[in-house]
Amino acid sequence: MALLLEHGYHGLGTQALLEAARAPKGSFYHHFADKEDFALQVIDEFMRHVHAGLDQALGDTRRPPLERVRRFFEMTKESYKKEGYLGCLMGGLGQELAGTSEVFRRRIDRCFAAIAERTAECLEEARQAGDIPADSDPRRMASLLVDCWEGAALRSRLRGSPAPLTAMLDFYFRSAAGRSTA
Amino acid sequence: MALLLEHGYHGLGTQALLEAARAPKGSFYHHFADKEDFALQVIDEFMRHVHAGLDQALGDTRRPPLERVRRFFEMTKESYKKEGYLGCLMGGLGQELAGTSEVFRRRIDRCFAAIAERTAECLEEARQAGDIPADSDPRRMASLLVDCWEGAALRSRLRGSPAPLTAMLDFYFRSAAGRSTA
DNA sequence: ACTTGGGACTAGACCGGTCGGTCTAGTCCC
DNA sequence: GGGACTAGACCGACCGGTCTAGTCCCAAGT
Repeated sequence: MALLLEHGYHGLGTQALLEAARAPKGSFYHHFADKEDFALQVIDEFMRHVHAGLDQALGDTRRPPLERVRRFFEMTKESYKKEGYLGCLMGGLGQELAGTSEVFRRRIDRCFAAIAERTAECLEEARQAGDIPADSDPRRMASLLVDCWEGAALRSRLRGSPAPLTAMLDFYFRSAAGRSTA
Repeated sequence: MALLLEHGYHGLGTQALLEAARAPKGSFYHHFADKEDFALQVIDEFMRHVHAGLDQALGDTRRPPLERVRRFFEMTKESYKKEGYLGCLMGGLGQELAGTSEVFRRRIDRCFAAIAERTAECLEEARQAGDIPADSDPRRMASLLVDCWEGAALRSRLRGSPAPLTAMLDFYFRSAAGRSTA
């Protein structure tokens, strides 16, 4: 739900949520145990979207692996644009809730790890193909990419512009192709 | 105030705040117009600290400019450690409030821009000294560094570990020295 | 030197509103 | 007739913020 991204967890009241969904409270608490459960399920659905995007971008084996990785992030950038540059839901909830909720902290970290893991597989392909240095560490490179992406997404949100995302990807892929991170 | 970083803006209630400060409500609303004003002043104080850190790290002209930049971030990493890896206050508030408050959105973006600007000056020195390619764009490089740092800080917070910060800095400085971002 | 007036600040009772969540009644459909 | 679901009144707690009363301290007035 975009409301969660826009207002944040604490900033989104049940009333506003219900009004936007045009649903009464009874329905909400029939489907969700509580507000936390709701947010957790939103995260689940978000991650299903992300994995679908990864399938689409990374699974296109006609392209070279490095290009597939970049394409995933370019697609994500495109979806940010559609939402009006609100950044990433995981980044938003992660920052807001990591300090108070172990449940969210762990969950969101696992989400990032999952994205990085799939990216790492593709990077390993690139390494074997010789598109990145042989002594690169794909896991490390992938984690780094996801982390930096999140930072660029925050800045993109603050500025209402895709520029930080583009700059970050340009730098990363130019550097990755030429240097190792072992 | 660390409470703001830990709980977030909406997550930090006036009551909890007052108890922690051992101050009655009257005092609080004597010193601050409202909760927003309080947070804004916390940001101001935070930025004074940051600028002091920049003075200390970047002003040490005995070291080469690139090393000074890295030192600033290493120092920041050290302060994150002392706080128990809660990441960056600007990143936290930025993510939480950018969607609903133009005031905070603009303010926080300006803070990042200020840090990047001072970093850029030092990077320009590095460029002139030949420590980074002559066709590098220091402004772009600095903004990128700050953005990626914020992403690594979020991940560091989620994992309770400095590893993402270190990995990011290693990658950045290795790449910056060898390639251009013009 | 003592009084006294007033701003800075402390102190917390109090306010309406909204929060997340529960409950009961009713509807729909198999 | 009985579960799945809708519907919204209702709940106590807590929210951010106001208000009045009182304390402290220092400067001006005599």
